[in-house]
Amino acid sequence: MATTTAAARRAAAKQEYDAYVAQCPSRKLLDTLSDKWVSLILTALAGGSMRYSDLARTVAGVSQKMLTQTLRGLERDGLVFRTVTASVPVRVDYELTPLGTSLLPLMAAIKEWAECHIEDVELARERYDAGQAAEKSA
Amino acid sequence: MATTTAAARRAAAKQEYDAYVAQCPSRKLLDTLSDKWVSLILTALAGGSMRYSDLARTVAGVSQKMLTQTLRGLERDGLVFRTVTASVPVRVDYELTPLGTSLLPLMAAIKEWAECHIEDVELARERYDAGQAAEKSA
DNA sequence: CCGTATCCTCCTCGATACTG
DNA sequence: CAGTATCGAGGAGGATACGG
Repeated sequence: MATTTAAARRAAAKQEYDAYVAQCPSRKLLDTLSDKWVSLILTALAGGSMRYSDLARTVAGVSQKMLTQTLRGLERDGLVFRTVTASVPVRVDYELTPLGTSLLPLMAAIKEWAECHIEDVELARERYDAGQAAEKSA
Repeated sequence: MATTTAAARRAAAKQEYDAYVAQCPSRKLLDTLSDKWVSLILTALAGGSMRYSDLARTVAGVSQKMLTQTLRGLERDGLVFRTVTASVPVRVDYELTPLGTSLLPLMAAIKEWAECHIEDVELARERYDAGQAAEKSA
């Protein structure tokens, strides 16, 4: 169609400046790193290799599906290494690769920050909510 | 009902060991920090306060809804500060609070890591995919 | 200019069941 | 033990339109 719709114009504009951020591969990588399970799994592997079932226990609340799915992604991205031992009950171990190890301290820092500052955040929330309530009654 | 269903038993078990991770407030905070927009918005504010429209332009690809929603969350959590200037066209500025500033370097580090190691990751992916293809034909 | 409100669509994620 | 396959509910998130 010749008529330039608003949607088409927006799409065209997107192609341009998304090169800066949205389409950049590093942006997609950042998105995957910003997965709730990734940080937990990587930090769980800080102490060395772990079996699948160990991970499932450590990262409590993760479903089998998400654990497998996330691990596959991390393996594919070269962050974790997977070893299959073909014993009678199969044994599978996961451990950080050098690349994964280089990311570990950053992830651990975020996790630690969350643990250290959760109280500050909760305090801020109370103040914010109180402010909202006050505005409402005003 | 008196019959203990599998689902009920699982729910009860969850209550127990989720206290360690899943129910911990810091876990929820970690989840919000693991939002794709949070890291981008926080790092965008590294250089000082920015207007709403500036943020929208810098963090390309973010919808109005998500930008506002994320900013509200960050404000509530005490990570960013919001200033409204009641001029004729309203002007709203956002800037990092001290708390947000303390988190900034960690977020910036993750973003930088993604930018620096995206090539390693893509190489790992190629190798992984090649391996998968080889397995399939075997 | 800076939002809020509504609708509507994916698509993530959990539950369940089944293989090697 | 360590997955894979399938299905279905739910929420995240984009498009659009409107308000202050």
